[in-house]
Amino acid sequence: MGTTRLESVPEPKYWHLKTVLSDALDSEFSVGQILPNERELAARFGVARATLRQALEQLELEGRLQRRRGVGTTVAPPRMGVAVADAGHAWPGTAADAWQSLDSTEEAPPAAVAHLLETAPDEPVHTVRRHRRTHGQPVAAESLYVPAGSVPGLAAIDAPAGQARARAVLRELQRLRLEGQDRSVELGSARADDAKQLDRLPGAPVLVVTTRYVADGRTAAVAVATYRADTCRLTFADPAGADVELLAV
Amino acid sequence: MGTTRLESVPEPKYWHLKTVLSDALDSEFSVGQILPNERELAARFGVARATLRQALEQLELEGRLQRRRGVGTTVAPPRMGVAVADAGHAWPGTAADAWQSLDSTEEAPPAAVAHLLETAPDEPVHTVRRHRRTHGQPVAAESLYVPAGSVPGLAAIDAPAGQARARAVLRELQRLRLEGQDRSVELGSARADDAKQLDRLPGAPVLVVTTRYVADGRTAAVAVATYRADTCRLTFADPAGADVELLAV
DNA sequence: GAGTGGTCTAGACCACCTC
DNA sequence: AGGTGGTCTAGACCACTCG
Repeated sequence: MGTTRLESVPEPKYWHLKTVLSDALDSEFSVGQILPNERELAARFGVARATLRQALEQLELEGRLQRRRGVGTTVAPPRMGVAVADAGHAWPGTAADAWQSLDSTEEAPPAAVAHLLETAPDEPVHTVRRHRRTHGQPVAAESLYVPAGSVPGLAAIDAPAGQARARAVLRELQRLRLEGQDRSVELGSARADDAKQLDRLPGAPVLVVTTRYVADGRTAAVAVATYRADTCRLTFADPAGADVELLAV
Repeated sequence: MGTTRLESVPEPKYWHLKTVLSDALDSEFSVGQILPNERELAARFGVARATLRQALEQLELEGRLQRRRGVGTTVAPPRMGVAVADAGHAWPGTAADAWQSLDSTEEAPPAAVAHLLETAPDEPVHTVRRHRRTHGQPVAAESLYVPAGSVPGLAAIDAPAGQARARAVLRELQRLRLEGQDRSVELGSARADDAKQLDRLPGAPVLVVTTRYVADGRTAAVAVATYRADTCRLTFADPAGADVELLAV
């Protein structure tokens, strides 16, 4: 006799577990609170640790949890809104933005960047590394690529690699009249060096923002910024409603 | 004497595996080509299947691979650029955009949306469900929330739930003068219903785009769109650049 | 050193697709 | 029916943090 399996919709355990945990986070936990460890949680729900971890991974991806090796799993605060566009659509480095320059070198950019810059794949370009902190937390790491041909004064820079040189490159860049820019956002995973800056493990999910700066009718520079996907919500203000800029909580 | 541990950085197997596979994809495979199955790949690299899967998951997250149950793992085409802003920052549904309306109901929105709309958490609002296809592929599913108070003509709509009603709601919305909009982008995981629309499994990574439409000095509508993170690269054009070009002419 | 999350294994079974 | 990826288990060891 056919065991009439009613509702044969075997929802995966980890999925159900996720919703149960999510509800518990809403009702029984507060931000910053530390959860029981994975082995105990797994036992409590009667599942293998790997299954429990699958649920936790989802919740971490959604910014609900924060896990740190050797420490534990804590309830994450709501994602912070991070404004991606500089007010006034300026060149990078203008005014007192939240970025901090690290150093500058001259090296061949990734193939994708070279393509955007319309330079030869092995042509070295000025590369400025910066990172961005908000509320004391690292949120983004960026590489800014500027071909020597874009800015005449660039060749004259003789500062050694380092912060001073980075500032010099940005200063030269700002002499150009910015005509426009366009951006794209996609999902990626943190490379080892970015992960270190962002205080995450390699492979952590990041939002990759690629900005193309246009001057003199051509691509003058390209910036590739990786934002922590777990803690950040990228915000874009519409300049048409410039007076309504108060939403970036 | 401090044991100067020279680079004792035991790179995880799945991480190393990922780079090996990534290089192989670049050099030995072409778009659409099908990879050996997971059990064989695992054996070939001498790792457990779970470890191999960890590497594949990363590559899928980065849009390099596409996996489908019962079929296999194939090499994914480059992500497609999807324009998020309508030209001219229009209300949704204007002109021939790529969206297709599905239906419309009146229901209480998610708490986060109610907060943006500044309505009571349980107040029903007009909800329009749409989805978007590009090149024959589903890329996004969206819910548009419009409080009854935003548009006077909304109460008069008597079309039954369905496509006709959805169009009627959009039509009424477009009578308002749009003053501005702002957006945010964050990482999320697909709910069961969205996942179905997007032809993915529940929990698949998505880019959640929240748009707030402002008219009459208040939030007139909120749209929450979920884009497939594996296949999409969201693009934002800078309207300021358009102005400058006009000035330059 | 004790406790945490991160990695890895070697199995098993299930859901889905195609032939 | 056979093959694929998706889920799940019950262990083990490792890397890291902190008292």
